[in-house]
Formats: sequence, structure tokens, C-alpha cells
Amino acid sequence: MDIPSGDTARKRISESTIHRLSRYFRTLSLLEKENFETVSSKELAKREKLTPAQVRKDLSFFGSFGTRGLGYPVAELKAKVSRILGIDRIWRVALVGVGNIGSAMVSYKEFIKQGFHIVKLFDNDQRKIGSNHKGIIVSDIKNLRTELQDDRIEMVIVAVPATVAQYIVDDIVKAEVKAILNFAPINLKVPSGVHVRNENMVMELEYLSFAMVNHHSPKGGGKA
Amino acid sequence: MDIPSGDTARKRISESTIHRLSRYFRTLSLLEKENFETVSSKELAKREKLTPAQVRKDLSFFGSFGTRGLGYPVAELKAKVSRILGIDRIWRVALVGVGNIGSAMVSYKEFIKQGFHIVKLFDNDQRKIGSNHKGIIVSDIKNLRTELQDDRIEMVIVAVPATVAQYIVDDIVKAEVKAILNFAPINLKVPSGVHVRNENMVMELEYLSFAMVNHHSPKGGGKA
DNA sequence: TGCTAATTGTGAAGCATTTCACATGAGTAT
DNA sequence: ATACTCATGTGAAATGCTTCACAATTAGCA
Repeated sequence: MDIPSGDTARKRISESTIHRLSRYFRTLSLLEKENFETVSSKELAKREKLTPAQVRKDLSFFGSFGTRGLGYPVAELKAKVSRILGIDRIWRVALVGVGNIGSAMVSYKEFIKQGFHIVKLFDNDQRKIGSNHKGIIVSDIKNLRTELQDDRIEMVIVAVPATVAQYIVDDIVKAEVKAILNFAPINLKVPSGVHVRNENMVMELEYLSFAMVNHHSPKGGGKA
Repeated sequence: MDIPSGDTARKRISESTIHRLSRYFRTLSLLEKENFETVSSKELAKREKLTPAQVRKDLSFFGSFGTRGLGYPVAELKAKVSRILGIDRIWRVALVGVGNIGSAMVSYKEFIKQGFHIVKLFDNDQRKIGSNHKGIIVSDIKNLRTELQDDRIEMVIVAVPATVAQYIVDDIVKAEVKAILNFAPINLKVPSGVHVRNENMVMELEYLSFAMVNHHSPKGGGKA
């Protein structure tokens, strides 16, 4: 399905393509540091263990960014990709559940580096409410909906036990937040228009387990 | 490509299928708790937001586990799936890098629940070496290779900065460990036969970012 | 025992993604 | 200028994954 929009008609872009764009972005940042002016699809592909055609096709969904005979201008392509991914800006993020994983996320530098700023924390534990984590005071989860709205939060990271995740997500949805990163091992129900990504580390270990007991050689060498 | 092996010829199984098996396993555990004797592909599909055909096809790669007209026996199918995934046993796991994320992983209950036992910790920080995390003494990373071998470690979780990840992985490979879960945002180089899965939380936020700025409706409602 | 309803297992069809292959355009050197 | 090289952008082919559709099989019941 094409999604007609604003000024251009957009094709449906596959999840794989979007993930590869993230990887291109990372590699382009590196190439920039290494003072490359331009990069060919061949070089980019080599670094990502992909085919050059794949790289070119991915980029071609969004425009023509290269020069025939030369390749792609690194700095410019990086800017374009960051624009496409919507990471040429700051996102206001809240985190619910200041437990093991939650605490780790608050201190996770890669988030801030990429413009994802965790600016609010929530928990239901009285001992945690009011405490200070990296300069942020933990709020009472009772006020989740109102505070998300008042603080114009755009994304929420959910790091609570599976048993309560759905209730919390219902509140998040009520607060009109449209993007959720979920660490609870559960299939969340959200209305259409709300985006959910699940981060499930157990599933990745299970994949490794499967690969080992089956002497499995995944095509392309596995998830990169 | 078919992979002929031991006594049966195995088809290449897609990454998606394996991930769905993980999800089936989770749901089957739930169904078992809810005292279901049998479950149909329709019910399973409903809970996972898939099509019944998808469920049946996934399972059919590994055998015929159902009864026509009835469905699948829950307990039995759960056992079969756990067997397929190789999680009908205990895996000995080590963790390198007892920082933010590493610490969270040590305390992460879902790992133990699924048979992934973290039994060794490594770090290069003198202040951490010798300290006790959940009953495990942190070892010096200098001894990584020998201790991995001596303790018959089968999987390693890498939670170190990107700058040193490759060196550590080289050591892990030398210790003949064949499975690595990598949290560093870098494309690791490993010889064939070594399985790597990358866990990249920034990429998931970037996907959400893309979805938001593009009013993107991913097919199937996004990653589940 | 025979009929009905339910649900699996699976080839084949339908889609989606990746790769191929080549025309096209840009830079370079003589 | 012209020729040569390099590398993009893109239809078309190839491959892979999902869904369809239906024969086959089982349970339940009269």
C-alpha cells in the first residue's frame, strides 16, 4: 500500500530496510570520523556484510543520494539518513519501571547520543518515588497519564513486570503517546496508530540455543 | 539449501519462524497455566496476532504435532517446542562487562526461568574484580579465555563498550565458545560456526522514530 | 454405523524482499 | 574531445516467506 502524504507518496518500507538504515547511519558516523569524503555501496556493503545492490536499493526508496562513478558523500548521506529516521532532533522519552533494566536504561549513553532523552521516570514503589536517578526525580506511577501529557512525552520505555505491563500501556495510550518500547515479555494490545517495539533478550538467547543444537547456519550469518 | 545432518535432512528455517517458536512457547506456558488441554492453530494465532496457517506452517517444519479436528495438546507441544529450541536443558552462560547493562542482566529473572544460567562474570575494572554480584565473584577479564574453557561456558553475553568489544570477542572465540549475545553497537567479526546475535536498543527507538515521522503503519502491526 | 463439525497438514498461489544485470551518468587522463 | 573507468539507480529475475484452499483425519453424536 502506498501512503500518500504531504507532498510525496511514500511506499511501504520494510522493517528490514529501516533497521539497515540505522546500521548505515552508525557506519556513516564512523566513516566520517575516519575522514572519508565519499563511500561506495560496495564499501558500505562490505562493512555491513550485505550486497552492494541491497544498499543501493534501500537508499533508492528515499531518493538518489549518490554520484555515478564516485559513490555517496558521507556527511551528506549521514544527514539524509538521520532525517529519514527522524533522528535529526531530540525525542522526549519517559521510562516506567526503575528496576534492573530500567535503571540500566537511564544511564545508557547510546540513547542520549542519538537524541533520545529520558526526561521522566515512573515507579510504583514508595521507596523509589522521589529518589533521584541521574538527575531525574522518580514520579509516582499514579500520575502517569497526566504527567506524560504535561511534559509532552513522545515515547515511553516500559520496563515493568509482565503482569502489570498492559495496565500501564493502557494509561500510556490514554496520554496519547504514540510510541512504546516494551521490555515485558508479553503481547501488548494497543489501538492502531500506536507503535510498539518489543525488546526481548530471552528470545535472542533462545535463537542462539536453537542455532547451537541444530548446527544451524542462518543465511547471511545471522542477525547483524 | 538443505543441511543434511545426523539422521534427518533439515530444511533451512527462517529467523522469523524461530522467533515465532519462542513466542509460541511463551503462550503455551500460559495456556498450560490456564489449564487448557488442547489449543487450535486458530487460538494460538489469535493470541500472537498471526494467521492460523502461519502457526501450522511453522510447526510443520518440525513434524506433525496436532490432531485433526482437535488441535494441539498443550503440554506436549510445549515440550516439543522447547526441545526444538534447545531450551529443555540448562545453558551455562558467562557475562562480560559488569556495567549498567551487565548488572541488569545478572539480575534478570527471565534468563534463569528459561534455563540460561549466568555462572561467570568478567570485568577489567579493579574495583569490580573480586566483588560479589548475586553470588558470583567477578573475574579479571585477563583470564577470560582460560576461565571460559575451564568452566565449560557455552554462551557469552557481551556488555562492554564498543571500542573493546571486538578484542573480547576474539578471546571468546579462542575459548571455543560458539554463541554470543552482543550489546555493543558494532558489527562483530567472528569465524563461521560462531553464532552472534545483536541486541541494539537504540535501533528499536530509531524504528519508533521513523514510524512516527512517517506516519508509518507497518504490516502486521510491527515487531511482536 | 454413518453423518456432521472441526481442524490439521500441505501443495500451490500470492506477495515481499533480495539480487542481478545493465543502461546511464560522472570523473579522469591523454 | 574522446575514451575509459567506476559506480549509481532501477527494471526484471530469482528467491524466500506468508497465505490460501482443500483433502484428510478425528471426535462427537444420533
